[in-house]
Amino acid sequence: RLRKWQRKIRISGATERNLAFALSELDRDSSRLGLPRSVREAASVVYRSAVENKLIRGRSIEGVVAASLYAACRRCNVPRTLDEIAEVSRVSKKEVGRTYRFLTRELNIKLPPTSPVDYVPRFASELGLSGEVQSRAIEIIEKAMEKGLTSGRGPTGVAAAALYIASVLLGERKTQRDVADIAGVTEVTIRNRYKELTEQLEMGVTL
Amino acid sequence: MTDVDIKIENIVASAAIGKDIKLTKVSKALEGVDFNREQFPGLVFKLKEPKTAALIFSSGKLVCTGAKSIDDSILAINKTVDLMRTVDKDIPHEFEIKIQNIVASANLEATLNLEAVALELENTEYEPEQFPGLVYRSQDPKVVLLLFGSGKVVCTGAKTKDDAKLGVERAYDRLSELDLI
DNA sequence: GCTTTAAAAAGTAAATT
DNA sequence: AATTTACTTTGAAAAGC
Repeated sequence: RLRKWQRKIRISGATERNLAFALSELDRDSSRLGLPRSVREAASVVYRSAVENKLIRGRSIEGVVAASLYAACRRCNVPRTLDEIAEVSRVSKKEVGRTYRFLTRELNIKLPPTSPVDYVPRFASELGLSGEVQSRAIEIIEKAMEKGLTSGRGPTGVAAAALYIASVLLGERKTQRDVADIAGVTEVTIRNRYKELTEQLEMGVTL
Repeated sequence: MTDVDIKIENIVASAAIGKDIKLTKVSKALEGVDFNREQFPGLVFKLKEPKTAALIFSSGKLVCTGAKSIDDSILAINKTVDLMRTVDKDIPHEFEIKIQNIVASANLEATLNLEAVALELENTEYEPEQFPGLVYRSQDPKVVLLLFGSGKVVCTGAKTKDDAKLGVERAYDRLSELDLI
């Protein structure tokens, strides 16, 4: 009896230590990403439910924390790319993605794919673009989605191209290099996307 | 039911010749062989006709990949085993061959709005940040489909050509029912 | 889980020319 | 900027870590 009790204490002690480690890891990653407290809390909720459902088995705490953060960012509409998550955590992009899929499947979390619109505010502010440019970029993205020009394309590339076009249209021109660096895509991708957008949406733009 | 043309792109088959093999010995009889025991326990042998690759194990089992038809897959295995027999006369002429996986492609001839498909169709995964295709796990037949915005489809996990074809056709009909195509 | 093989889809990336 | 090469995803088997 006594042994069983001691074992329980030992286990709960280990559980608490793991949770404490996970939460500190979560804080560290969140700080590096500059995420608001609300997102950290959302991520900790995901992490705790993962623990409750015994989904940590065979997985690293860092990996589950990173995946929880990725999921929370998406749910709160302040998405971070897998590359950004992988950069601040010590988990590979592949691991984060696989753990994310596992968690969402096991916890029955259905998150729609990230909309390029959700990347506009962050990219725009980092580029020092006005609210008008942001609004115009969002209009472009919404039209693109209606016409099926976003299926299969990376959300960041679409957001980057829309911001680039909007910046030129409203006289706040940014170079493709600047936008590409902030969005984490290449100039070639921006070029491919914006050609597609200007051609298939009725924009008679000459950039 | 809607008829959709399927093209087999790759077949994975396994064979078990009932006899242990000395890989070092066999490697001398075959041309262009890769073999690094530390890296992978199998011997890699590439055949030019049919263009396939075979993995040969010391247990006498092998895996053949790359064939575009079941006949080619069987032919490739027989050719490979015939070559192995030049250095090991005791290899049986009669052995089992199993088709393990068939990869096929098809075209639905209609563009797809993947975000809509992801919302309406069950058992799907769509993460455009990682891969442009939507993953659809069909339960019957049990195959996995990759659906693209262009309407092109890849079917994998099938054991028979009929299952691959049926998987694509049922997916097409399902998309029609849901008014997604 | 990983290692190795082959092949398609479409997007993205990086190295060459 | 066009080409080429290459990596992302899916499935399955083999023997062993």
